Amino acid sequence: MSKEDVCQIKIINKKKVDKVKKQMKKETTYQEMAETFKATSDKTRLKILYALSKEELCVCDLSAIVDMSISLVSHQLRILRDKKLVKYRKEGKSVYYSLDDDYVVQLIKMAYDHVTE
Amino acid sequence: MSKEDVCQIKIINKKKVDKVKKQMKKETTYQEMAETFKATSDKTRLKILYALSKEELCVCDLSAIVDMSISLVSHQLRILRDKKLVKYRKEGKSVYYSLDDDYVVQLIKMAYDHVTE
DNA sequence: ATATTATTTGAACATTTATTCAAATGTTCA
DNA sequence: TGAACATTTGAATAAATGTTCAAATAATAT
Repeated sequence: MSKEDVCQIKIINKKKVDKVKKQMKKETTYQEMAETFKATSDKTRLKILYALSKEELCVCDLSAIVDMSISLVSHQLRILRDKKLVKYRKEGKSVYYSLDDDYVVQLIKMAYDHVTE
Repeated sequence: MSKEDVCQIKIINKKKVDKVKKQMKKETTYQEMAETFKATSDKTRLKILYALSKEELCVCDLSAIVDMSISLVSHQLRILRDKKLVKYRKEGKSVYYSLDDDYVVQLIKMAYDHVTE
């Protein structure tokens, strides 16, 4: 059985489908957008980002604020770093994190407004 | 060993910590925000949402546009319905979906702008 | 050097998630 | 009624994710 035989695609309104298909972005765009959203789709990371929107903070202070282990906070910060949502600077033994981009603040504000109606 | 003994929380800048702690939202707020973001943190769902931002579409047309099985699209639509991001109306044998809230359009636009710089 | 503190890392685990398949609804039309 | 179509659902699986623990770095102070 060839691949074509198992294709189940049936189109009801071909005109609409073609029109929308033309407007779709390229595959990687959705992938990248999804990854950005993934970074903000965790409770702990949101707390971290929200705290950082108020103050530059070191890992152990962040840990006290969000009430989670230092290890966990560090792991989550790595994810946020990888996605370029936070930046950091070292000062003595401490590492101070802050938001890398105002975009996050806006995003969080939008979600907050939506959630609180 | 009591719970206090294993507590590892050490605070470096108590003033900052207290100030930020006071500004933190309540636990459920982050949870709800995370859930909203989770809905938009998947490539397939983003494609669906983007397509729906252009046109009201039935499941099989959506399936053709995003090039995924009808079953998968239906599963993802359920998630989007549960999160109140899409609404639907029945017409004959078909079910037509559309965006429930302009908020999604804004959110996607923001992420798109961020991704494309 | 050793000890102490702050952070990062890696492995392990449990949980969640996306996807597929097959079967079950629900709707229209002969 | 039954056949055909559009969609939903549930179970099963594989992959991704959040969290914990213990060990490894890295920086400072004794």
